[in-house]
Amino acid sequence: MNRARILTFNAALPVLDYRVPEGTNVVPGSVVVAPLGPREILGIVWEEDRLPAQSVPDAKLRPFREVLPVPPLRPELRRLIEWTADYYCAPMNSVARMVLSSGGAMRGPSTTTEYRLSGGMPERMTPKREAAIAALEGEQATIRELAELAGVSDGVLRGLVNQGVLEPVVVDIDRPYPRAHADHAEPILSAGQKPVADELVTAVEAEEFAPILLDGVTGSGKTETYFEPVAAALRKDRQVLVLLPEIALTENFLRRFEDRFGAAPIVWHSSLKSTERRRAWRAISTGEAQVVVGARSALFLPYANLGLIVVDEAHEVSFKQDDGVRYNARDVAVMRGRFEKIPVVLASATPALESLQMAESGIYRKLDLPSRYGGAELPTIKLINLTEEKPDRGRWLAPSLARELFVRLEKGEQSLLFLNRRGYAPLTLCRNCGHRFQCANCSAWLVEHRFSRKLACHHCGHEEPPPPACPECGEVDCLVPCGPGVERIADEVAEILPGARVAVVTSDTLNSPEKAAEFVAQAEAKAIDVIVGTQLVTKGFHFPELTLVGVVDADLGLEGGDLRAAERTYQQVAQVAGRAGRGAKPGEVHIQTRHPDAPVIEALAAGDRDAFYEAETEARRHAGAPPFGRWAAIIVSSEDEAEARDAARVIGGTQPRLDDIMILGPAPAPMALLRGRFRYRLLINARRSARVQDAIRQWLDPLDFPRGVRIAIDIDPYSFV
DNA sequence: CGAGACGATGGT
DNA sequence: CCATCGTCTCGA
Repeated sequence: MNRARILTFNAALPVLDYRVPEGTNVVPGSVVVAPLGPREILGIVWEEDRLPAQSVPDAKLRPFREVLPVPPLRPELRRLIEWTADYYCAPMNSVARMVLSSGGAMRGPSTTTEYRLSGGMPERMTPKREAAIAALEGEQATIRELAELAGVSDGVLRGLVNQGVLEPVVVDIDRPYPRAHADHAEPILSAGQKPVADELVTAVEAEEFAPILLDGVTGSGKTETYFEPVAAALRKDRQVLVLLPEIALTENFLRRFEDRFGAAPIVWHSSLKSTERRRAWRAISTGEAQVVVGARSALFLPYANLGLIVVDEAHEVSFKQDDGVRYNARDVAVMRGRFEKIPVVLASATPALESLQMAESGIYRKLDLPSRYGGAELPTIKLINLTEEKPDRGRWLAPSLARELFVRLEKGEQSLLFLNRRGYAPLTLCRNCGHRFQCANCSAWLVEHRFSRKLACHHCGHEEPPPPACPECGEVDCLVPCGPGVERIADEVAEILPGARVAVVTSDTLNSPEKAAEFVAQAEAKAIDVIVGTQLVTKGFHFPELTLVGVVDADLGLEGGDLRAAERTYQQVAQVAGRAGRGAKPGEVHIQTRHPDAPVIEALAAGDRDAFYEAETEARRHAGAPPFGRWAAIIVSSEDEAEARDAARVIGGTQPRLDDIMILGPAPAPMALLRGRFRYRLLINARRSARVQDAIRQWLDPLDFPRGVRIAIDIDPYSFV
């Protein structure tokens, strides 16, 4: 009798054995549909000896229904799934699920029907219909997605279909993508770029695992340089994956890619429409897709023939996933490269200390792009000591920074103010009784957003209108904003520079590729004088007329218990500083700080990268922090406070005593309440050689918890909330 | 995970 | 007496 061991996609399900139906051919990696009780589930056939045996008698086995007509997952990808699950202490099902993230991408017909407005009007107009028609202008998607978009039920839309207001469009899932051509446009590389590009091309041609750190200062032309190995992969007809941290902001990247290769790459991110997703997934799995540009989730797609992975802005914290499987896409990318036997390029102007250390110890090769492209110079940096030069009351910009802004405006040049805080004010309180507005679901203050007239929680998404009176004491018109957010800085700029055109750039205002494109177009057309933005503006923008960057609060990132705080501050400020003076005119950066002699700030002021990395390396070595030691966190949460506390105590009480692993806690997590769940945390600090994951598994596996308790394990955590 | 079974609760 | 809801169990 022919058995098949099947890995399902539901974390709570064990490995299941099925009978292979007569006349069916399966291999490890085949995607199958199998009956489970009264329903059907998807699963992947796995090597029997790589999954725990379940000893179910032959007689009990049911045959699975069918093998889906998609290429079986390749062994390289199966090994990656196993490695990821093992390293991050995550269920293999959850990892495998990311591979088939397209839902039913592999099922169903090769065409779907989408709908769009025909321009006609219904016989009878109702408020719902009117709203739907207004909301769906220019959209084309399935009924279900349109209903979601318009905020109406699909019944309303079906009515409109019957009236001919929405017309059907048949979409071919398997229609080909435009082809990219390696030699579409000849690149013009500088003397600094050429040898680096050549080395990268050689690495692609070698078809060997090769982790490479591409270390280039901001504006040195990293993108053009790594386009050459991309071209080399195209010539060999192999696929390329480019991982970007912020997929909403790829406008600039896509344009440059199309200029170079004559066609846009395939974009992959979490908010693709179902048809786009299916189309991309299929093209990727058959090998038709040439170049995929995506957020971290693109890493687990079933590429047929991968030849190169590039992780751009590889230092970015957003490559670390913070829920579900808590993997770091930068590190998993390197592992994927190892299994696929291909080069992996980590590109950054401010590499993570971990990556630099890997280069230092000879595990990664390091390639440098030391100078800016086209002879542009790095900006000069000045510190503003806020303890000496105080902004006026209710203001946040020092007079000297305000003066600089004024000078740029007079000269018709652009300025950028960076503050990593969305909204108007991070805290609102009642002048009368001191009541502070806190989120009901999280241990966080509600942030006032003036443009959208809301108090919002940045952790759970809860929003409420600002009340006319204090809910505590009933006093009216008594709410005072405390501290600055970008919106407040924008107001201040408008006050000190009447007539200046100010743009606020945050994830609230730039939440779609269209809006991002519009902003870039306006900035390039010089329709904006001052940009006020969060960390979004530190990434990738290239505005030649931008000559002044002001860092409103360089100390912000240093607060809180984040063990990488100094590094992150350095990276953010260095990256935002890199936006200045990218054209012919030199740039200037003014950094406001209350700690001018903190080592990070001093290194930034001196423009001395090496000094910063050396000091930080020593600090990390001393603290046993990565890359010299390892951290892990166990987060226990429940909607019931006592239940969470008890579970955390049980874990704390059974902790192993090991001489290379130190366990701290349990203690209430810094965000003791998040999305309605009470959270306790244990922190684990271990020597680099310690088998932390094994220790955690042996520790937690025998324990049993009430059903409401969730245990999350975070290996190499970034966020310490 | 998700369907179905079972048992407790509550309103008429 | 039945409808509704929450909790538990099972699946190969």
